Parts: sequence; C-alpha cells; structure tokens
Amino acid sequence: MVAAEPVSIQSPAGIRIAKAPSIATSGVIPKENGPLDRMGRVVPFNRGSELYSQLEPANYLYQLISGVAQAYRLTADGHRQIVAFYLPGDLFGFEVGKNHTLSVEAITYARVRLIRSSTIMAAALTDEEVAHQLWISLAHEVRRNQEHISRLSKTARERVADFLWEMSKRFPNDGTVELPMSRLDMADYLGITIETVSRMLTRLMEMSVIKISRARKITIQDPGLLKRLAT
Amino acid sequence: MVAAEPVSIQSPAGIRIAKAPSIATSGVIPKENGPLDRMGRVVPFNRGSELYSQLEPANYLYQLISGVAQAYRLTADGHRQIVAFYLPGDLFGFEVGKNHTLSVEAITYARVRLIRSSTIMAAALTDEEVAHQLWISLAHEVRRNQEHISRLSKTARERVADFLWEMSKRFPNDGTVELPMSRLDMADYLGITIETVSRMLTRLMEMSVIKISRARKITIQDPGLLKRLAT
DNA sequence: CGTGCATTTGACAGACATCAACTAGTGTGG
DNA sequence: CCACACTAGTTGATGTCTGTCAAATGCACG
Repeated sequence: MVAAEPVSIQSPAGIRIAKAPSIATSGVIPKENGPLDRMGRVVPFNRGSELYSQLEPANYLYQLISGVAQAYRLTADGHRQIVAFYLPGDLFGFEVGKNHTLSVEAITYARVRLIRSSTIMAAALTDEEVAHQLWISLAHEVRRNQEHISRLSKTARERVADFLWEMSKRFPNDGTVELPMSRLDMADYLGITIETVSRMLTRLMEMSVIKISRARKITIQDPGLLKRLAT
Repeated sequence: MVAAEPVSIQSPAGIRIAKAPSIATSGVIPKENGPLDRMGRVVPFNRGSELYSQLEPANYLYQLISGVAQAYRLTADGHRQIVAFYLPGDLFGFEVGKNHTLSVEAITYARVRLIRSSTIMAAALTDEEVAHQLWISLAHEVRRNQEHISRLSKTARERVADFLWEMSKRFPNDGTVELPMSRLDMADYLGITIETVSRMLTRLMEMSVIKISRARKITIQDPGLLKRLAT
C-alpha cells in the first residue's frame, strides 16, 4: 500500500509551504459539485511534493480540487518531459497496467481528491452520472494530449504563443495570467530550452503581443495576434 | 446524419482498392472476441478514404478490425499533423464535444466496426465487460498519446528509431516490419520533414541497425541498439 | 540590504528545414 | 510482357532555427 497515506508522508497538514512565491493561483475557482464530490477523500499536497510516481502501483484516481500539478516522465538519460499540467477539476491517474507510467507533482499547494479506482469503477456501473463524469474527464484528457501533440510539431515561437493562449483560457482572469510554473517547467513541457522560452517571450513582448510585469505575471495585450501567432 | 452511411458514399463494397501497393498489412491479426463484437456493424473502407472528418458530428465510436488508419489535424496554414496511427483492435472516435476534432482516414484497406456512442454508453451501464473494454481502450489511447508526446521532444534520429521500435512491437512479424504508411505520413507523425526521415533511416542502415529491403520493408538487425538509440 | 536562485541576454555551434536534383520503384498502356 | 511515365524516396548544398555554453541581471526571501 505504497500510496495509501500520501498525506502523512509527503505533506503533513499544517506545514508551511516551502518557498511559496506570492502567486495568486489559489484564486482559480475550484470546479464544484461533480458526482464524485462524495467519494474518496481530499488530501493536501505542498508545492513540490509528489502525488504519485512512475512505476508506483496505480490504485487511485486523482481529482484536482485546487492548485496546479504537472505530470512528467523521466528518461534514462536524465531528460524530463512534462506531459501535462493539471488544473482544478481535472481527473487523472487512470492507467491501463498495474503501475503508473508518469509521475505527478504539485507545483503549487494543491488539494486533491483521491478515489480508489475499484470504488469509482463500481460506482460507474450503477450511477450514470459517475459514468458520464468519468467519460468526459477521460475524453478531455485525450483531447488535451492530442492538442499538445499538435503543439509539439510547431516552431518555438508558436509553441510559446500557443502555451500562453491556452493558459489564458484555462485561467480565466481577464487578460492577465499568473503562471504557476517556472521557465524550466514550461521548457520541459514545450520540448524546448529555457533560453528559447525566454527569448520567445521577449520577442512577443517586443511585438507588444504581451506585457511581462513580473517573470510569471503576463498580460495578453493583443489576443488576436497571439492566437494567430499560435497558428 | 452526415456520418450515418459512410460505406455507400466513401467505399462501396466491391470496388477494387485503388493503387494498392503489394503490402502485406492484411497479415496483421485482427483482435478477436471483444465484448463489442456483437454491437454496431462492420464497414469496409478503401485506402485513402475518410472514416470521419474534422468538424463532423461525432455520433459513433470506431473499432478497427483490420487494416491501418491515421488520425490527423489540418491547420489553417496547410500543415498536417498526424496524431496517431490506429491498428486492429484500437477503439477511437470519442469526443468531449459534439463534433470530431480530428480527421481519420484508412491508409490501407480497412474493416471498421461502427457503434453508436449512445448505444455503447447505454451498454456500459449494464454490462461490466463493455465498461471494462471501453475503459481499457481509452486508457490505451491516453497512454499512446503520452508516449507520442515524449517522442516529439526527442532528436530526429531518436524519433525515427523510436517509431521503428514501436512499429516492430505493434506489428509482431518477427524482425521485419512492413510499414503501411509513406515517408510523408511518418514525417507528419514525427514532426519532421520527409528528407530528415529518409536521412535518419539511411544512417540507421549505415550503422547496421536496420536493413531496408524495399522502402517500406524494414528489418530490425540490432533490436538492442535500436531500442537504445530510441532512448 | 545582501544572498541565492530564476530569468534574461549574448556568442557560437549544431541539427534540421529548405530548395533542388537525382534515383528507384510502381502502375499504365501499348 | 515490356517500355514509359509518374510518384515515392533519396541525396546534396545551403540557410535558419534552436541548443549550448557563458555571463549578466533581476527578483524573492532572509
């Protein structure tokens, strides 16, 4: 039962969040009132702590209540590929085999609902709402992955522009985005280097497409052009 | 009812397969005896014909019985990104919205089981086997997409090597692979140009990792090295 | 007000794309 | 059945984009 009690091991409630920058990601509205709300239990994770790890047995499904998490894969040669960012409402952790193939870590303080796979599978057989919710969540994950695949065969500028565009849609705080992730996270997600990410952001700024107040606080000044640059 | 009767419009039974090259993809063993075998109906598609298209209403789920298909997205600037290759047994076509976000076309003659989404969803609520099969298929698609995301942040040589490695696993004809797709298809899947695909294949051949009998008939001579080159 | 990490900027090198020409394999028509 | 035509695939020369290495700057926290 490796993953049975992640809280007590990885993020004891009450511990202050280490090195948390003053980022208002907590302002993201948690998705509410799904049919899963009464299942499982909610567990808090501190920034940087792992929800689960590659090769670990997969017995739970995870629903993000608040905060942001990232799923990544470490290759033998030390490279890290971030496969997805998870936002409130996202359901993840389904596996075809017995074990997880990705690691997932919280990149901000996050509250996560853990539900036993067996429990949810049983519930889906009797409760149409649960089945529907599961279906929608999986289909969403498939679609986001497909979009990311498209993103990864674009130029660096297009990837960065597309990334900002997606983030501005997923964090609907008018035209300003508080990025919860570092440049390195963005780079590992977009399959480019941090230097290239930085350069492309600078170029977008020079083109007056965006305004960079602080490194992680970015305002979309010309959404139309940004979208077009994302192709 | 755009997609209601694809056969009669797109691939009338009895018509000879246009320009079919002498490729033995029909040798791939169709997956057998799933719980879906009695649902829907089986429809033949000729090489090059569309199973469904981007923006079309999504009312069906598709299960490939035999042959090979590819899912792709066309962008405004004319670029084509192939998101996935589907092989016998694969289930696809689930969408979160009302319409498809990808187009899917057969790249060999293919037999495809079409099942109404509403039918299969209803069946999943009463039949545990159907629910399980659906779950497994979706999870497989998620995993394959995740692996493709990893693939797309590698070097060209690694992408090609990884591609060959995957194909040799998915078409288990001992060490020889009959590729059903063109170099252009491979390029659009791997996010590189046909010239680069060709050069990397040549390099792998020069390294004695593979042997290229004909352009699409490739023998893996050194599986260990191929896997290592795929990183 | 420093200290340390995150981010940006610069110079240069390497990988891949592009443009162009050539070769080989496949289907067609005599 | 063979020759031709056409498309698919390969190879070469060159340019551009992105990676790499190095250094400077800025921001958050103590």
